[in-house]
Amino acid sequence: MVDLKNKLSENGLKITPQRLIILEAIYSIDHPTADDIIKYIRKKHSNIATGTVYKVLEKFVEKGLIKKITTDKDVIRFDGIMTPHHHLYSIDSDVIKDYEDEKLDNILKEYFSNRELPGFDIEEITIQIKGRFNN
Amino acid sequence: MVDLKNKLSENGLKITPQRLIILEAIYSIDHPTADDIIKYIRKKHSNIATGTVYKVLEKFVEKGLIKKITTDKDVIRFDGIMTPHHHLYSIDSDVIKDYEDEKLDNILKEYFSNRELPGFDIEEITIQIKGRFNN
DNA sequence: TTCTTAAGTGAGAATTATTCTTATTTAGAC
DNA sequence: GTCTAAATAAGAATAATTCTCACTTAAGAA
Repeated sequence: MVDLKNKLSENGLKITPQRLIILEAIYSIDHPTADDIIKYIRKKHSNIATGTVYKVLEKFVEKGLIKKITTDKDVIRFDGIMTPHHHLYSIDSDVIKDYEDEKLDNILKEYFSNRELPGFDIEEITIQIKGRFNN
Repeated sequence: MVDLKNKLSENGLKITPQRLIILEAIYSIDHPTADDIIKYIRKKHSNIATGTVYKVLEKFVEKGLIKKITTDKDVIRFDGIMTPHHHLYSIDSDVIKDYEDEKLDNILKEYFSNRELPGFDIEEITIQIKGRFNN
């Protein structure tokens, strides 16, 4: 259990009930959309303004507490896991699964350390693996 | 200059002026949004209904003429280049640049040929490289 | 503790991107 | 040229996100 209050103050953010429950939602739901978070909170009997959720999420991204996940749908999803990892995307559905692979990360790191991209400073490399879940 | 009419009929699509000019727009604009395409067409004095553009783009994706590009904005972009390639994303702006790297593709191919992901059939692997353009 | 104030929030309107509906038009097979 | 399924236009509807502005609150200072 992460200390949510610490998480906020560490990053110079005021502690508010709204921020705490939004953080809680992010850690409870897998790659949530803003709307998933709003529903999570309302289910808990607390109300919250949609604008607040969007603004808080934006601030969290800015402060590095969470990341946006890119999808080819027109909804933005968020990810509370900040350790390096990649994503598996289902072609048939909206499911996104985390994919951690240290070995792969090392291969990429090695590859790009010997290969400058002219006119571009690399900050982060993530892999999108599209396919089908076949449980 | 690609033969746009052929491109359509090859894929079993009826040839219409709307589809031709949308294709032309895709090949003329770098990673356009639907709106970019609409503006391109209107600038050419032809009018077109927005719904038509969206529907045609969807059909093109379905038939494999173009791809959707994932961004962390809430707009969808399209890409007419179907040969395998990756993308450089600017952190500060909306600029997206193509990145082709056959050597990298081979490394990935090799790596994933020896590594089954349990419960997942890989269709396509793309890399997103985020950073800053420093021309 | 109380005061102060910048920062945060609520409520709902506004905007933007996308999808849907229905009537009309058209490409292409015959 | 006819016919029909497919495509398009126009604009309404929906969905996601942003904006505005008045009110509230967290947290540092007194």
